[in-house]
Amino acid sequence: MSATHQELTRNQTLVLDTLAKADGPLSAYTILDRLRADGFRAPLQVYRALEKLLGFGLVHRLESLNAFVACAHPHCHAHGLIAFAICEDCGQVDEFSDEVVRERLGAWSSQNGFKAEKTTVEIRGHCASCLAA
Amino acid sequence: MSATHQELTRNQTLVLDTLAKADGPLSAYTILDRLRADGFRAPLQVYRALEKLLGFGLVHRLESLNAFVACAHPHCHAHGLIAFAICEDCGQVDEFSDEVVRERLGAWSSQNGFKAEKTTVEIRGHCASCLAA
DNA sequence: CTGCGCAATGTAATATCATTACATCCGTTT
DNA sequence: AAACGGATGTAATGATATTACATTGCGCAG
Ligand SMILES: [Zn+2]
Ligand SMILES: [Zn+2]
Ligand SMILES: [Zn+2]
Ligand SMILES: [Zn+2]
Repeated sequence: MSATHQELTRNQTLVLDTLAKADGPLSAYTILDRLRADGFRAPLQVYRALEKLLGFGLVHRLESLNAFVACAHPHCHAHGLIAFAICEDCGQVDEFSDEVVRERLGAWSSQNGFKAEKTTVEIRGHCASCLAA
Repeated sequence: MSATHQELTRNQTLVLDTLAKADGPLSAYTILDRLRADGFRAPLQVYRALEKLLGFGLVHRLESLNAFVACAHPHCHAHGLIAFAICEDCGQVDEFSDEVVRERLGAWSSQNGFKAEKTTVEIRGHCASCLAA
């Protein structure tokens, strides 16, 4: 159950490449459509690949969008807490970490006897480029 | 467009009461089922009421659950940033605010020219009670 | 080599969550 | 009364995700 991953399977590679090439988050069904030419036929093929990729930390799920993005920093394994800034106009997603936020939420958990498994931080709004336009 | 609200309509009252009586988050369709006896027949009746209640700040949406909860502090209008700790075992939700987290995410937004509209902070894990058991 | 176990895959069906489109009702304004 | 707007009722559809079961391919024990 380490954070490292061995070789990806064909389906996992196809899904990851699709996300990496995309210029924003994709829904599972959009991924499916883009992989029809590669033989994908059913949602489960996408969801199974995503499940593994999420486990490897190569892909993130955006809960407020029901969509997925390739990790922007796939080399820094085990980033503790990840935050996303999502532009509602252009769809661009900025992935960042904030140690203070992580520490504060950790402190709340400790004080309340809560054992955190996964933390979601998503900011919806408008990016600098879109505000300029 | 103020945060205050006038009288709630019948449907809004029914939906809010259902959420307030529940011991955890409810999906829109669960709310619908619980209101069949009151004449609810279609999802839209629930979604329309939720839309207003969300606007009034009387209800929150949990993005990672696709579910809704009554606000735990309905009297303090305009709470800036709200975080949720969600127990995956018992479903209990703890709603809290952290000024430091709000300030740090605000700082990131300022530095990156991002205009935040809505921020989601959700911690999934196990509550103290469930850990004890 | 053969048969076994296991992970990945293929396929269909179904469950769950959310919105669009259009008709109707009802209180307020003119 | 007629016009208007907000709330509601109803049906249909779209979008997201999971369950169930069959099949394939590969490493390895016998
Ligand atoms: Zn990442
Ligand atoms: Zn943008
Ligand atoms: Zn609240
Ligand atoms: Zn619990």
